[in-house]
Amino acid sequence: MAEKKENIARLIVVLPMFMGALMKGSNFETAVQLNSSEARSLIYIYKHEGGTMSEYSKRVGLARGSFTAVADSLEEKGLVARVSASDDRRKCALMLTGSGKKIAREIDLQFKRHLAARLESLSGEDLSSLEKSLKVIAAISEKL
Amino acid sequence: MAEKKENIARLIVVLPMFMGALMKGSNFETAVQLNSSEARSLIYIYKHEGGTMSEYSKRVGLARGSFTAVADSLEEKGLVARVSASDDRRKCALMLTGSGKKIAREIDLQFKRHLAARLESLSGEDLSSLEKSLKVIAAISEKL
DNA sequence: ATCTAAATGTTAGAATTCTAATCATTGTGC
DNA sequence: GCACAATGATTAGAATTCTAACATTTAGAT
Repeated sequence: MAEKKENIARLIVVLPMFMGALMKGSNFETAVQLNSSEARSLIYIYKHEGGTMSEYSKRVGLARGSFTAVADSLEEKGLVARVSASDDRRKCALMLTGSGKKIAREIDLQFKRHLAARLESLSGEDLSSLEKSLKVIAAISEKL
Repeated sequence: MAEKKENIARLIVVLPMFMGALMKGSNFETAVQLNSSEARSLIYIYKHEGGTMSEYSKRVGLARGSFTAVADSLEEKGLVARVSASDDRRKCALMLTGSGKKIAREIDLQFKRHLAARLESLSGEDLSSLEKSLKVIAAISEKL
C-alpha cells in the first residue's frame, strides 16, 4: 500500500515531460490565433458546452483567475459568449458562437493530426496500452 | 489504429487536471523556500545527478531558457553547483551541495506524504492500476 | 583546413499564470 | 429577518515561463 503510493510519487514526475513531448510543436493554424490554453479551453468548451468558469478552470488545469483571462480573450475573439445562468446569479455559463464551433472543430482536427504524427514511432501494442492507461487515469482523476 | 490515436487525443487533455488535483496544496516547508519548479528540479537532480541543463529542462518539462533561471535560483540558494563537463565545453553539469542533498531528501519525504494523503480516497485496486498505468506512460514517454 | 550547420547555455522582453484581495450572490444558523 | 460564512467570478500586481536572438563550441561536409 505505502509502497504503491511511493511508486506513484516517483512516477508522477514524468508526466510533465510526457506532456511536453506530446505537445511539442503543436502550432494550430486557424483564422484566429490562439495560444495553447485558449485552444485547450475552446476544445473543452466545445465538448462540454454551458459549464461555468470554475468548472472549466479546473478541467483545463488553470487557476480560476487565470481562466478569466482566457475566457476574456476567447470572448474578444468572438468565439464564446458569457451567458448568465438562471439558477445562480453569481455563475456564468460559456456558450460557443458559430465561429467558435467552427474553429473548435478545426483545432480538434489539427490536434488529432498532430498527435497521430507524434505517436508515429509507437507500435500498435504501445498504442493500446497507452490508451488503456490514459483511460485508467481519467477514471481515477474523477475520484480525486 | 487511427481510432486508438483519436482516443488518446481525447484522453490526453485530462492530464492537466489530474496533475492539478494531485499537486494541489503541496507547500513544502523547508529551511530554504522553493517554488514548485525548483522543488521538482531539485528532486530530479538528486535522483540523476551530474546531468546537463538541457537534459534537466526536458525532464522537468521547462523550456531551456526557463530552466536557466531555475538553476540560477538553486545555485544562489546554495543547493546546486554548475560544474564544467570535461568532454564538451559547451555543457555544464549540475551537482548537489551538501545542503542541496539534505533539502532534496526533505522535499522528497514531504512530497510522498502529501501524495499519500491525496490518494487517501482511492482503493487498493485503484492504486494498483494507477501505478501500472503510470509505469506504462513512463516507458512510452522514453520512446517519444 | 575551412565553411556551414547543429547543439549548448544564456539573455531580454513578452506572454502567461499565480496569488491574494475584492465584490456580489447564495446558503446557514440563530 | 439577520449576521456570517461560503461560493463564483473578477482584478491587480507579482512570479513564472516562453520565445527569439545571441555567443560559444562541436560536428560534418567539401
